[in-house]
Order: sequence, then C-alpha cells, then structure tokens
Amino acid sequence: MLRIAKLTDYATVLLTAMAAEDGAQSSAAELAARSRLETPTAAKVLKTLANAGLVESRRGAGGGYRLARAPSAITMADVVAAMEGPIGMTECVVDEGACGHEGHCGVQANWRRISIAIEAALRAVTLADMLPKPVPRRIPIRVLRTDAATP
Amino acid sequence: MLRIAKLTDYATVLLTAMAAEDGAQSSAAELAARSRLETPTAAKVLKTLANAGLVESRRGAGGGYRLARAPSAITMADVVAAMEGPIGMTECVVDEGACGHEGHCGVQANWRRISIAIEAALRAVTLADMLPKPVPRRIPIRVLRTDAATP
DNA sequence: TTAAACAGTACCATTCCAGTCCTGATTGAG
DNA sequence: CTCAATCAGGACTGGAATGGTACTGTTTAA
Repeated sequence: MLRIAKLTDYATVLLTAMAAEDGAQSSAAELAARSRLETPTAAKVLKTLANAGLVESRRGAGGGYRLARAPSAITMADVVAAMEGPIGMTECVVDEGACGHEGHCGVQANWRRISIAIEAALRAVTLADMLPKPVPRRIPIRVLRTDAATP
Repeated sequence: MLRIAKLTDYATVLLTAMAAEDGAQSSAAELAARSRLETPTAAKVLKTLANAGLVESRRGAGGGYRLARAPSAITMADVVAAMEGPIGMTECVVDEGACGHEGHCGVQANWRRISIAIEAALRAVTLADMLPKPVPRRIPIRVLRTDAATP
C-alpha cells in the first residue's frame, strides 16, 4: 500500500519528542518511555538516526541523544532516507543496472520523475511541521521536465 | 526505500504496452511477450487490473485484454491502488484503530496529510504520460491544511 | 466439440522486517 | 581508580509479505 516502514514511523515519533524538548538531551530509555515504544526498539532507531547525522549522541553516564539541527531543518525526506535508504519508487531509480529490463523499459524514466516529485513532497515537510497542531502549509511541487535537462 | 511493489511496476509496463496499441485487444501471452515478462506473472497482474476495472477482459477463444478507459484517464494513483490497495504511508491512515498508539500519537494527522499529497502526485501522472517520450508536464500539489476542514 | 483464453484459488520459496539480545567502548561521578 | 550508566555494533530469530508458479474451472469462438 505504498507505506513507510514501521521503524521510519517510530523515527518520526522519537524525533518529534526530541523536538518538543528544544535542544535538551535525553537517554534512549527516556525517549522510548515518552514515545511509548520499547526501549530496545527505540535504541535501534536512534542509532540509525545518529549514523545518518540527524541526531547527535553522547556516550557514557549522563549521555543521550538530541537533534543535530533545528526541527525546521530536518525534513521527512531526510528521515525516510536515513531509515530506508535513498528514496526511489522502483529498483532502477536507486540501483542502476539491477533490473535486467533496462534498455527496453519505457517507463523507467517516468518512474524516476515521479520519485523525484515524491521526494520533493517529503522534503517540503519538516519536523517542525510534524509537531502537534501543525502549521498550515502549502507545498508546491513540480515534476521535472526531463531527467537530464534539469535547470 | 519507499518503493512500489514489483508487480505494480509490471502493471505499468503492461498498461503502457496496451496503451500503445490504442484500443486493440491482446491476450495475456502476447502482452507478456511484448513486455518481456513471464506469462503467468503477466496473467496474474492483468487479472488484478481487471478486477479493479482498469482493463476489460474478454474470455474464450480470441479473448484478451484492453484498456477500460483512455490512457489519459488512468492515473498512477489508480494503478498503485489497484495493485496494492489504498495509498497510505502509515497503517493508521488506511486502517483506523489498528495501531494501538492512536490517541497519544502526535504525528498521525501529519502523515495523513503527507499521504494525501503523495496520492495527489500519483494522480497527476496518467498512463499517457508514462509512454516513452513523456509529455513535459508540471504537477502542482498541495498538502491539505487540515484533515477535516477540506474545502 | 474442441481449443483458446480468462478466472479463481492455492501453494511454496525466498526475502525482508521487526524486535530482541549480547558484548564492547566511552564517559561522568563518587 | 572504580563503577555504573549509556551508546555502538553486530547477531539472531520469528513472522509476515512478496513473487512466482501451478492447477482447476468457466467462457467463447470456430
């Protein structure tokens, strides 16, 4: 049904919990409790987010996680890419040469256009927008005219 | 990586093959050969598309499939929905009450907004656009302001 | 009557995902 | 200096979903 992975959803929940505390730092266990997730699961997600550079970690006693940037500077495209890898609706958008149908496939270029449009949609929504009581926003998006001739 | 199912991709390939022959009718085996897919796989996809009403089938000798509407009247949102069910980035967008975190989840409404925007992006691209040598198009999309207060 | 072709269902093998656990490295506090 | 808290990094497992395939039945034209 074209959905994000559960862990990606958890990531947004954890990130909004971190955004709500405005720069403070919390341990994985604290964030898990506040987000009502199991601690090991939350820890796994936070590690992934740290590797992607979306959150900063401090080890040792009194350590924890906090956002690496302002909530308005973290987009949903960042989160999805951090958890699931590069965004692409089809295999061939991400891994060129993995499909076997390339060369005689007429829809490849068009799926690439659509993927770019959807990534733009995700990039237009920031973590700040995901906080409860969302700010009304309009998100203009256009699909590129061609693959190569991008202005 | 936020991708459509392989069968959905096959569906677009088969549908473009049908669009290219402009109203004529072909058997599943013919379409499979033209699309370089295995016949049983193509047949499975075509059956699903027929159930969804995107293609019309005729049984018996000389039967086959053809598009149920003009290529410009079939959108990628139709195709994805036909193959994968209702479009929604998270469980709770599609199956309300299946998550257990509903009620205390602050991101639910926002994922719904994003899902609507992405569905709009898919609805803006038609089968006619997916044919080789795509028509240049711009696809304006906006995320709804709220869930309920939709004009 | 027969053969072509779709319809429906069931099945299996593989892959992927979610969740958990364990061990090691780092750091602050006593 | 020692200890406890905390993150880092794999490894592992159960279950679900995906994708292919096969089989049987039904419809239709010749």
